[in-house]
Amino acid sequence: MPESETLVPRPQTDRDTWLHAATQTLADSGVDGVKVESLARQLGLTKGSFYWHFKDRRALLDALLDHWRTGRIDDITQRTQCAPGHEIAQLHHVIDTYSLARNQRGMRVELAIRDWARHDAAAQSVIDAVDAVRLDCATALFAAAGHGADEAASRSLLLYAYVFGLGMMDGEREALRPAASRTFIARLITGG
Amino acid sequence: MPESETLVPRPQTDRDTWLHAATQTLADSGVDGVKVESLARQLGLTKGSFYWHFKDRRALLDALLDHWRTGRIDDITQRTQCAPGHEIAQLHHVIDTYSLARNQRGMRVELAIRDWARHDAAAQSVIDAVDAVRLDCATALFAAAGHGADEAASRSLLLYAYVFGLGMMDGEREALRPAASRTFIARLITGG
DNA sequence: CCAGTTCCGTACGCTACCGTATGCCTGAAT
DNA sequence: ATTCAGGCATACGGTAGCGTACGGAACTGG
Repeated sequence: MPESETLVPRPQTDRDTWLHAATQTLADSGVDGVKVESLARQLGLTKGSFYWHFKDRRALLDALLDHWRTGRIDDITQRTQCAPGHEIAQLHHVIDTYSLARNQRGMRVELAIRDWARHDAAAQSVIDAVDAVRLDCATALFAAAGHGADEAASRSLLLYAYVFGLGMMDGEREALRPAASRTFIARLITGG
Repeated sequence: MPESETLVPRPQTDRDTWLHAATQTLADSGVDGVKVESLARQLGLTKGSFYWHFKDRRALLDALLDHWRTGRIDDITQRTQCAPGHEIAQLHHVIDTYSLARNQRGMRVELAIRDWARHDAAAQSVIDAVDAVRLDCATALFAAAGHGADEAASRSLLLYAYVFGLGMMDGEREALRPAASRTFIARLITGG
C-alpha cells in the first residue's frame, strides 16, 4: 500500500495565506472591512482563487474564528501554568503580557472580534468560550495563592476587565505611562 | 419689526429624528450599519428627506459624534460633583451607574463609537476628549478623598478600564453576578 | 501522450448603497 | 390668488461587493 498519505497534508498553505490576510484586515478595519475582492487585490490574486479555497465569505470568517479560539485558549492555558508558590508573580506576568504595548496587534484582533460579536452569534460564542477559559485560569491561580473562591473569582474578573478596558483605550498613551503606576495597579488587583 | 424670530427655531425636530435613528442603529450594528437608505426605510421616509437635512452621510456621523461628546461630558461633570467628605461614596455611585446593566444602551453606543474610533480620526478625537474629561473628574475625586496625585491617577485609570472592560463582556451574565462581588471589586478600586 | 486534479483568471449578473436632479405638495407671506 | 420656501418623493447614474460559470495553465499518474 504505497501512497498511504491518507489525506492531503499540503493544501493548507494557500488557504492560510487568505486567512492571514483576513486576520490582518480584521485588526485594521473590523469585520466589515474583510471583503473578498479587497483581499484578492491585496494578495495580487482574484476571486477565482478565493472561491476555490472557501465556499463563501462566511466560511472564511468562520475559519478565522475557529483559528483564533484555539490559539487563544492554548495561549492562556500555557501562560497560567506555574510552580506552586509563584502564582502571584505569574499573575503579574499575565497582566504585563496582556496589557503592555508589545501585544498591540493581538489586542486589535481581539477588539475587532469582540465588536463583531455584538451582532454575530458565532463570534459571540467564540468570545464566550475564550472568556470562560481565561476567567477559569486566572481564578485557579488566585485560588492556588490562597484566596477564597468568591474573592478569587472577583479578582480575576477585575483583572480581566482592567486588561481589556485598557486595551480599548489609546495604546500609545498607555505605553508611556510610568511603570510605577502599572505596578501599583497590578498590586491592587492581585492583592500582592 | 414683527416676526422677529431671527432664525428658524423649529426645524431641529426632523433632523433629530434622523440623528436618533442613526444613534440607535449605531448601537445595534456599528457605524457600518448606519446607511442612508436603510435609515430611510426604517423611518418610512426616503433619501430625499435625508439629503435635505444633511449634506451627506458623513455630516450625519459628525453630528452624531458632536451630540454624543457634549452629552457625555455634561453627564460626567454633573455626576462627579459632591459635597466634601463624600467623595468615595460618590465614586461607588459612579461605578454602579456605569457598570450596572441598566446602562446597557448607553454602553452599546459607547462601544460602537470606540470601535469606530479605531479607523476614524474624528471619532478618535471625540473619544480622546471624553476620556480625558472622565479621567480628570475621577482623579479629582480621589485626590479630594486624600490620595496623592499619582495614586489618584492610577486608581481612576483602574476604575475607568474596569468599567469599560466589563461593558465589553456579556452584559446579561454581568447582571446576575452577586452584589457582594461587585462591592468587593469597587472597594478594591476605591480603597474604601 | 492523455486524462484528471489543482489552482487560479476572466467575465457576468445581481444587489445594496451613495449622491444628484428634479418635481410635487403644503402652508405661510404678500 | 400668487409666490416662495420648506419638506419630501421619484428616478437616475455610478460604484463596490458577492457569488457563479467557465476556461485555461500546470502538474501528475498511467
